Amino acid sequence: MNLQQLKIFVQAIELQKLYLVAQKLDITQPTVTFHLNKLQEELGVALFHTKSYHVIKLTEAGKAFYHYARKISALASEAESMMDVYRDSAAGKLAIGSTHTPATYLLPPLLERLKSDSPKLTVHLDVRPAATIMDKIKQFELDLGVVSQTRIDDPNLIVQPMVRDDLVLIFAEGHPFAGIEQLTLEQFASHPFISHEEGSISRQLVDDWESANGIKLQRSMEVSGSEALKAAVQCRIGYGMIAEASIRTEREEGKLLSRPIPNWVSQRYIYIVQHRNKLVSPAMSAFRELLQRQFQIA
Amino acid sequence: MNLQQLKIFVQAIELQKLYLVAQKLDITQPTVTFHLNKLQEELGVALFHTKSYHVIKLTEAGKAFYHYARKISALASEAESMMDVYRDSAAGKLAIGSTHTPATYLLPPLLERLKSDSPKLTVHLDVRPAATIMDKIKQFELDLGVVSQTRIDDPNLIVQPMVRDDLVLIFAEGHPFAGIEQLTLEQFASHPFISHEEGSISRQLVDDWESANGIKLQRSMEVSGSEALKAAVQCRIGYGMIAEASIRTEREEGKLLSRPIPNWVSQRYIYIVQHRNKLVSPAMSAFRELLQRQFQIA
DNA sequence: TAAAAATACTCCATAGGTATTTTAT
DNA sequence: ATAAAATACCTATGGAGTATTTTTA
Repeated sequence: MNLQQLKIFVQAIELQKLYLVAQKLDITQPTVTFHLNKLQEELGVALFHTKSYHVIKLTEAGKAFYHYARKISALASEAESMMDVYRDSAAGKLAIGSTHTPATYLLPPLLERLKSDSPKLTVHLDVRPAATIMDKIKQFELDLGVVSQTRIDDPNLIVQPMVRDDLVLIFAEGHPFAGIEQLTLEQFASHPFISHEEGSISRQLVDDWESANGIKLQRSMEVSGSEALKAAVQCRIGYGMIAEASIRTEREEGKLLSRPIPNWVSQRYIYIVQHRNKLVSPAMSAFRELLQRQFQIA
Repeated sequence: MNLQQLKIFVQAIELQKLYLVAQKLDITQPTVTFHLNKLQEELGVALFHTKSYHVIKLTEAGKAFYHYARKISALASEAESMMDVYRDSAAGKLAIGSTHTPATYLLPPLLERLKSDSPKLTVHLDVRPAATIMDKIKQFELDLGVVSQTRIDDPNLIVQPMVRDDLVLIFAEGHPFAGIEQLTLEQFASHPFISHEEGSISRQLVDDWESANGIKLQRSMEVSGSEALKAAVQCRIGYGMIAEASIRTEREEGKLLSRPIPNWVSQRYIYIVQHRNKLVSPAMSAFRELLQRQFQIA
């Protein structure tokens, strides 16, 4: 028993003429005859009262079988046309997960290019903590992640570092640091510092740097979110430390000045993350392509 | 897309291991892999997130397809097991249509033999006027007919005469006819006659004979049904004319005497009737076999 | 390193075709 | 006499197998 037999059987009953069935299903009449015979033979049951198909009249068994055959054929067609929808849309869908910094300062221009390159593409950008992104990738809920993280070590994930995501020192024009080229650790300790909120990754990194260098910063203010931090620095409440990627515009526009942080040990990168078993869609390749070119990585 | 692919797809999802699917469906693991690949290829849609089947995780399209595949597989299995029922019962079923006379006097011993030859056989005997039987045969509602009829001429029916079904003269022991070997037409007219009811075929035949021979019978009583007629004759209310087949027992037991009717033109036969296109079941062959032997017809 | 899946290959059955004859209207 | 179905015969494909290698846990 197979779908072709069922389709032919159903059509034979509905059209009553084998040559019409052949026409409709785009096969030849002998093939129709063949399948009807085959079906009955395989089932071991007479579905028709007649030995030839000049007259088409169902037996009780035939009627019962028709009931199923119709449903099955209909479902099969439905399933196939349902796939048409996915065939088109699946190719044009890309679910990216990203942490705050790359999502805000790095991805927007890339996604814009991507959309203009392939306008039919639907892009979903999910901004969440790195751990959540990883998890969703492992569940195949996201195609690909761009996350800022100190290190990633999961056998199910393919991880490729793109750029270092170091913190840099920032301060406003006119701040005491402005004139000094080589800042000393003591100078850091003697001016008010604007801190990231407790619990954030950036805060953790700064704390680590602080204790590694044996100094004590003047935490004059604690701020949630990098935009707020930049604003506070611009208002000259103090200096700050922030992901380099997040101040590109402000630096270009001269609103903020930045310096590398002395003795900074680079430990955070922005990574491309993918599930090892995930099959790559054309959209994924295109996006990776863009990322690669952007950061000149192999 | 075919049923095997769907079955494998459904099992792959439910068992999560291809080798288990292979085991369950009694095929080999490479075949399972092959079909899963084929299915996705044919649909042109990724049903799984993974390129290999070490991890089995459905895409959205896969989930949608699973929904259908499960239903279709289930229906297909159901349809097949439904056929099991018919496979057994269809072989052991025989629907015979017959007119009154053969059904009463001719078929019972034959059906008894048939049942004892094949005890699992279910026989339906439908007793109706000849026209109704023919109609049901043409509708494939009856497998085969045994009817008493003057002539049958229908291109859809295969008709084989078995025996002549002539009327004979009957009277009781002690009736004035009893001693006379060669009855004259005048003698028929001068004794009370027991007639079949208006509208019956037998009545029609007698009427025809009567007018063909230019005589007038003394219709002293009109009776419905051959048993009633025989009873009336046995009570010596008069003589009668009746289908030869229906008095076999009474004649053997000496309860009734019979003679051929002078100038009787044989025009009624008992026929075996079948639809020209009907396929013959083993039960039908068996039954025909019995009939053939009974009446020594080719 | 043991178990599962993928790959490479071979083979046969069958789904399909064409050409023709038979059957039915 | 014409249209439809059956039959005969041929072919290519695809579904199944075995043997083996690769991958993964």
